[in-house]
Amino acid sequence: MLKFSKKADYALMALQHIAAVQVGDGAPGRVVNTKEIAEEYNIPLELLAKVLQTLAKNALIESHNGPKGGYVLARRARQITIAQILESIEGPLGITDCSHEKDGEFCMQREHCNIRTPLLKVQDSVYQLLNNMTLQDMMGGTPLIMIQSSTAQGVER
Amino acid sequence: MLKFSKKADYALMALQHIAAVQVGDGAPGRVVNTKEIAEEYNIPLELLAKVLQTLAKNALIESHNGPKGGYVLARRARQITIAQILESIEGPLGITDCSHEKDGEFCMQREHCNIRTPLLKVQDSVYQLLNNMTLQDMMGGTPLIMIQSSTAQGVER
DNA sequence: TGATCTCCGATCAATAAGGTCGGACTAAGA
DNA sequence: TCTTAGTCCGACCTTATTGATCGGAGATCA
Repeated sequence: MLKFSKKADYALMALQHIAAVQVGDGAPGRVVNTKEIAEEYNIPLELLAKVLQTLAKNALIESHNGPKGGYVLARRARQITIAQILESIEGPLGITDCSHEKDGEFCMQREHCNIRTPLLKVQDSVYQLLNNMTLQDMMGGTPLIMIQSSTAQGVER
Repeated sequence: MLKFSKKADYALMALQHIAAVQVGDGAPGRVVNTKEIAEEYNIPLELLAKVLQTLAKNALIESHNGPKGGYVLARRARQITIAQILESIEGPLGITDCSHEKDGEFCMQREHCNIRTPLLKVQDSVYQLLNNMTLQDMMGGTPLIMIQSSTAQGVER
């Protein structure tokens, strides 16, 4: 439940790897190819390729073709958020089906729906969480985020 | 992406409805049956039944059999958290596959995994969010939760 | 210019979710 | 007490999404 897809996991790993290589070398031009990442993390090569293609299409990384080709981060690591990565791979993220209703389509329960409003609030919170964390933050391993609730503290499981 | 399943949505609607009926009447003994909920929210009857069965098995609601039977909340609305509801329906919730590793099984990438630690932090935050919000909170429609981040404020999309 | 290495789009299989059906039980009413 | 109607309960099937794969097009370096 609420699990990321494999593709999303792979995307995060790959981006973290690319970012680490660039930062480590201090050379933004160093490209890293699909095979290198796939072998490092035991990811199916062709699937990872597809993931990277998608990321490139969404302008999170740049693709360099031909021999010695590969991928490079399109922006600085601190300018890429987790939310952006996930949205690139899986489309707009929303907890509920009715989050991104276009006119005409709406859920059968919309009229008497009693959970729409509170769920949208939860969704906003999750989105803030993911959009406030960047690729840069994932590198260091430092504590990042705190949550405060105005009600219902200390509910035992 | 990150979407709740239909079953989870139905569970939340049903529980909210049951809670509302009880609170509204002030009578904790008032039972509400599957059919009533299904018709109110246009939910497939048999599927909703299955959801309610699961909730009953997990002791979130009590089932009363026979004519005039139905379901009643097993506890007060403020003692039931969103996290508990979701876990009842979908099993333990975790963002990553490696969240609940039992000994022996582990993901192929575990050894060189570079995103495990930060993702577990995100997961904890989401869990806190869901576990700090109760069924009671969903009734009022009042603002509930705030998030603060220590880094990376104001990242534009 | 040739060959090799890369990215790219379309296609197929596996898993999980969504939905459905019939049976067993309980309790109220005659 | 017996009947009967209404309820919960468990197993089954269908559909949609995800995971994984294959062959082709483009570009670069020798």
